[in-house]
Amino acid sequence: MYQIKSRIWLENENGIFLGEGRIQLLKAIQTEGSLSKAAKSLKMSYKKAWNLIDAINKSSIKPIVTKSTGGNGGGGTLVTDYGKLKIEQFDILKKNCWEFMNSQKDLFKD
Amino acid sequence: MYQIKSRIWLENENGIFLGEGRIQLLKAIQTEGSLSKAAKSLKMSYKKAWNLIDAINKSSIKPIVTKSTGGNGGGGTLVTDYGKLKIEQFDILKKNCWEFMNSQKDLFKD
DNA sequence: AATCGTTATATCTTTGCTTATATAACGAAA
DNA sequence: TTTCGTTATATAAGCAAAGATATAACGATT
Repeated sequence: MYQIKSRIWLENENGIFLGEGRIQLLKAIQTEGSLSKAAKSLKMSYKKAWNLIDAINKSSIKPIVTKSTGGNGGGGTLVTDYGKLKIEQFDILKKNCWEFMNSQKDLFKD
Repeated sequence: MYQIKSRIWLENENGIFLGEGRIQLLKAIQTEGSLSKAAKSLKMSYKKAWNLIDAINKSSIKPIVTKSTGGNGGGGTLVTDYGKLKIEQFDILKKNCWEFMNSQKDLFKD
């Protein structure tokens, strides 16, 4: 028997907005408080993480993260309320999608 | 407003079975009658096409294509009835999936 | 002023994927 | 037996994505 797998993401005219990798990175930023620590926790290069966040910002209507540089502790990156909302919405979509895929699996019973 | 995009595929314990690219290749084989012509029509290298078909065969329970080599015309590749069934099933899954994704788009209206 | 860890950015290297190329085996038909 | 276009396979070349490395700018705290 075959298993149905899927990958979902959001786009607009400015390119890809959110995907599963980006959501994972945003969640890591929420727990770590900085982009560099988040990248490290995911064993991702800082450059890749920075590029992802940059792409998110460029395709988003409203800010997803606020970044501060300098100061005691060096600064950090925080997820905005709008960003948190998008994370929640994406999680709901993913859950709904998983349930839908599960309902389709008997399509391939033969 | 964001657009929901997705990519679906089928797996079993032997690896990936069918995805959108493999379905496209199988359809090209149906119309062309050979793997090399199908690859050419999709502007895909023969090796890549061969690797895809090899992976399909290795993960499938029953043969998806029958290949003959030599003979007048050099041989060719044909999609089996089982393969045709899988193509139809995948198309139905894709259509259902598209409708489902469409039903989810107002999740991100804010 | 000095310190600190962060964001931001450029450049170089590397690695893995993809294509390109070449060659052998095949077997029905002429 | 020769010819043909295919499948099958190995190897080399090319290229684009990713990683590694280095460095500057920042600004609150001490």
